Amino acid sequence: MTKRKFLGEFEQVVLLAVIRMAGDGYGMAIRREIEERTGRGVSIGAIYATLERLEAKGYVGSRSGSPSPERGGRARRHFAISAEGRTALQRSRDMLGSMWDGVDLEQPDSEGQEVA
Amino acid sequence: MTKRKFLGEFEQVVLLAVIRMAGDGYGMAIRREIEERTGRGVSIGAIYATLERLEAKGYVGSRSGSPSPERGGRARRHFAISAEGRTALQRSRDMLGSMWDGVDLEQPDSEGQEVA
DNA sequence: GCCCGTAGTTCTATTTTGTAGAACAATTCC
DNA sequence: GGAATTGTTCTACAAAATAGAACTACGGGC
Repeated sequence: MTKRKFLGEFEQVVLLAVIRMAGDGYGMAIRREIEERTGRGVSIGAIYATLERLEAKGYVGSRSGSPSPERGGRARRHFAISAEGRTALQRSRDMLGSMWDGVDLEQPDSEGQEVA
Repeated sequence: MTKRKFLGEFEQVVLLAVIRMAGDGYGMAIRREIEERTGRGVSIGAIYATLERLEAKGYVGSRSGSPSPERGGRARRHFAISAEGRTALQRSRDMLGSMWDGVDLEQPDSEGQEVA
């Protein structure tokens, strides 16, 4: 179990959704947030699997919501980011950022070396 | 072979390195670029596997260098990004960007809902 | 022409992530 | 109790990430 230094692509997305929901996010809502914000369709299974992994790594914590919500349906499981989660996100952002630094996608490579 | 809509985390990094090297990047140099720029250690196998995948998806093209380089050692295989590669990079950047939008890592969640 | 060093790429194997959707669980309202 | 509703868990598999050993191809001496 070599500890990975950077978050996976989807892990980043999910973790950001968790932050956005300010500790009140839960599976279905997190999914909605991602879909609305990015237009990316995601299955519910993908969300939970990722959340599960993030929790195993200590990047998020979860607590189950009030047992009897006034609305029917099963209790929610709320997720909140941890300090380590924040750090991990920062690390990933900075790493990617350093690769993006100075890159301009509109322009072809300085030398015009593009390929078909 | 369901075509993925977004690049993987490492795919992004490698693709950015390819752009940076302006069409003259090759395995070992791409690796060096990533390590120097990000401090992230990467195995050579990881680089090639990823480059291979990017090529299969049409995001980069490759051509082998001059058969008789004035330096000894095997011929290089140069990689250059394609128009589709650029588009893919843009898509991934925008998607992630929309999730980052407005997020401030220094601040705990608006509600202070952090977890141990 | 054959070894040696050097520079590079391929190959093999395995773990971790990403993905989907069906199954299951818990609650309210009739 | 049964249906509707809301949500989570489970099962299965594909794709991406990762490492490092093996292999290839060249130049330079001798």
